[in-house]
Amino acid sequence: MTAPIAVGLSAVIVAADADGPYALVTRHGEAGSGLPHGQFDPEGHRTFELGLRDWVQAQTGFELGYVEQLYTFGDRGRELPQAQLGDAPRDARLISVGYLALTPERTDISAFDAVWRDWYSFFPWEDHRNGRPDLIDATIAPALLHWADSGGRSAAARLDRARHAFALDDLPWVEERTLERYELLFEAGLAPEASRDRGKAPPRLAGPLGEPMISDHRRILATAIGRLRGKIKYRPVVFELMPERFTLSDLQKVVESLLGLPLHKQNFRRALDRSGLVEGSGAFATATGGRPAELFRVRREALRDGAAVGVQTPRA
Amino acid sequence: MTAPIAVGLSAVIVAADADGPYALVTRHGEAGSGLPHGQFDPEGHRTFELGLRDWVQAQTGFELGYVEQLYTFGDRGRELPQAQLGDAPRDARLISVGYLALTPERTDISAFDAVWRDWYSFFPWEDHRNGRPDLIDATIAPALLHWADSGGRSAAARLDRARHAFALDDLPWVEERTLERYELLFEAGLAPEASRDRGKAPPRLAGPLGEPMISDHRRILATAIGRLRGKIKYRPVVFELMPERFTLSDLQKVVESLLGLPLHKQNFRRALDRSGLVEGSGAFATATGGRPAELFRVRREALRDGAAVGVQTPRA
DNA sequence: CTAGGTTATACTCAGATTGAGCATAATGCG
DNA sequence: CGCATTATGCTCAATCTGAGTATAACCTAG
Repeated sequence: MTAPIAVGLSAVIVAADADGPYALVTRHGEAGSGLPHGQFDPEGHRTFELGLRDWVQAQTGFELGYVEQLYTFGDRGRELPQAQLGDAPRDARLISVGYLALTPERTDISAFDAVWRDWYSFFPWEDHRNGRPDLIDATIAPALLHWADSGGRSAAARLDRARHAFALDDLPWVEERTLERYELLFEAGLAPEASRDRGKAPPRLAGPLGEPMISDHRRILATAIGRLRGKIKYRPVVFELMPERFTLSDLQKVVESLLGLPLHKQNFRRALDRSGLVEGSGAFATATGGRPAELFRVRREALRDGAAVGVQTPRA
Repeated sequence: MTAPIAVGLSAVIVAADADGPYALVTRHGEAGSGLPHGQFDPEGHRTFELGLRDWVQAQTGFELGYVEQLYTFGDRGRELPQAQLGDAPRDARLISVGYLALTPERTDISAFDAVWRDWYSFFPWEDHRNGRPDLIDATIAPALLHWADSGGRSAAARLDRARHAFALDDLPWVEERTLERYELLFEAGLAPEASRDRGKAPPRLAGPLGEPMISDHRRILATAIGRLRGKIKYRPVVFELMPERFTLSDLQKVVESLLGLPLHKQNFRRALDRSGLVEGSGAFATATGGRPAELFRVRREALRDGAAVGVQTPRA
């Protein structure tokens, strides 16, 4: 028989509002933040998803709604340090199944050892709502170019990857490529996790490139962000993040938070109108500043019908 | 320590040409067909993908090119019968990681115990290239309606799922919902696998609903088809299935094979033109019937650039 | 060596959708 | 009341789509 295998389940639990997108993260002392995670118990759990719901409930008091599987990671050398994983045997190979969960409210989880964190703390280069972050051209690009240069035979390929991933030389910024960008930084040794996992010295940069996480959790989070950014365009998943009633501005803010991009307001609402995904409720929000906004609600019927639909995202 | 876990890797290896879409399947005596699969060896393989490539090579002589992870299945009760899985302990819980692989030619694999099979043999209701298959309205719909009827409290929900999945009552046919449809048939006990896995009598129908496969392999295949059908629209993956040079008709036929839908010829080529994904080569195909067609090739540069691009699929 | 079948490719045209603005409507605040 | 502020309405050109019609280039039969 081969070496034992342990299966870990990790969840990226997402909430979003006008202020930003949040992920539920746990604290692990000075090891840093992590995602809620636990071991899959083959005896206790009939399916992964049931297992996941069970211990997220136990660990964070959280009742999961929308859940989808993200990816299964099995690379040797990027696993959780053994000490972290309960009763798995020392020599076990750990594979982890990542899940994405969406929830409409940042439920209070103060009784548990988890907090809601703006996900851009972990990926500051991903937030373009107020324009392209300086970080990219000031810090990331030079470091990547240096890495490419030292690539010998693969220098050209490295350069090309960097240019496309980070939209250098006026290439277009493709927001879904979150994972690609993180992996590139990892490979280039610019993510603290890389040096940690490989036992090298941390990179010497002006500042750290986003807060690191334990194990490969930042990679799972990057996968989640990329997946979600892609998915809202062709499936009506944003609404899993919205409360019962919301203004169109609220919705736009949430979408902008997820994409990390500013959108064109009038066109956004026109597209939404046409999609038939929402309907006005007649009630109005007590204004925060100007004219009161109508409160909308999702047309649940519309979600089931028809071809794949999502919200359009007309860039500003 | 909990029960041991074994990880199986299964591959849906796809090829397609003007005649249809093919998957590489292995024979398992009277148990039926299956997908190439093997056990993940945590000691020998650094990553799943490397493991997969390794034993696909050994089992079918096949060198995989494009590979992507599909989904990880871990439901108890739908696994491979233990006998099938080499040296995993008897009491092990089996989880299987499904992969999709694309290849431009139906390489000869006659030396091995695997054959290329039209994937619609396993999902006859999915092929709408020559109109909606009679099977749906003649056999599937009545059976599903009967199942819905006997659903007690959930009758309405069942009916609704059936209507949307199989485009009853003039609802639109959404080709990507391959998995949803298969799961529905499974749940309704109309797939032979369901009765087998649950130890019930096979369903009484005019004919079998597609050829069954061992274990949960037909589910994995359905996942692959659905994924591929969605993906060709927003990523240029079809070209992984094309030879170096091809006519636009060839390309259209391949896309139609994958989608199981007829497309509008003139608009298909216009969209392709605009996409910039292909370029003419000046050479012409020796005609099969009428006017010779120009041979095109992929513009590799175009694949890397820009936002997500795929081929448009204007329905005929 | 021409008529007709067959497939490829070009072109048209109305209707719908998009990108980008300008204009107007309700609020609250000084 | 005048102004800042946010919401919502409307316009307009450019482009894209859906659905054809028209023409071109080959083959085969007679």
